[in-house]
Amino acid sequence: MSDLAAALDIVGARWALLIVERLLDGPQRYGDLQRDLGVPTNMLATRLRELEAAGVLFRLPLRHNTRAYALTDRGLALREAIVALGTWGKNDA
Amino acid sequence: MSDLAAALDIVGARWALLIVERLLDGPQRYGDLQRDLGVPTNMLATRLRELEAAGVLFRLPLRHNTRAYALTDRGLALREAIVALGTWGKNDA
DNA sequence: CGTGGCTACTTGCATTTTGCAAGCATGGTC
DNA sequence: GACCATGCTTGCAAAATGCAAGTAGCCACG
Repeated sequence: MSDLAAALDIVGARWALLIVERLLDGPQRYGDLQRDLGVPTNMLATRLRELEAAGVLFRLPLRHNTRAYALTDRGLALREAIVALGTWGKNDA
Repeated sequence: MSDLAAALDIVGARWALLIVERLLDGPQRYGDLQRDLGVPTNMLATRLRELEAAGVLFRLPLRHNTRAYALTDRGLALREAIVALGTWGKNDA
């Protein structure tokens, strides 16, 4: 399995990279991600579980029954790839 | 729609980036892609059609009833993003 | 203490995407 | 003109995704 295939195995699923991109701006709560991205709630829950299991992000407990999701170092390391893809997507001429 | 979402709309589908990565090494024929990637034949045909429509690659007629698939400039511009993702995927420690 | 509201999910089911296997078309070879 | 390689298409099963509704924990307020 190539390196690219290994990467896509983790962040290649739908919504995964968009979630990580959103978290590059700092920790976000579940509802924030849902509203900002327009992702279905069951998909969001699934992806957050998978990305946590893959060591890309972790749950950060806040007060009450709320928590935030934040990137690990491994998650932050995706910034370069995300920026590169975003730059490519910008030039759709 | 963010730039990243626009990019993923084109190359976010399963197998798409792997196909492009393979073509970074130069034009490839259908059967080569199929064997190298292990992608189901109907998916390969679908993706090649989509990527051609998106201006990422084009069909290059060879002799007989064979053709090759090659990247356009827009397709080649994905190299940076693919390398970045591959580098990330390599460090799965 | 109990009702109501907010947040973070889970669950059930329809729709879409993906995958497997088999078949078809075209062109060349002998 | 029988045979083979290449490049697909087609039919159907399995899996992923999406929508809508429901559940669970916590706290504020009366």
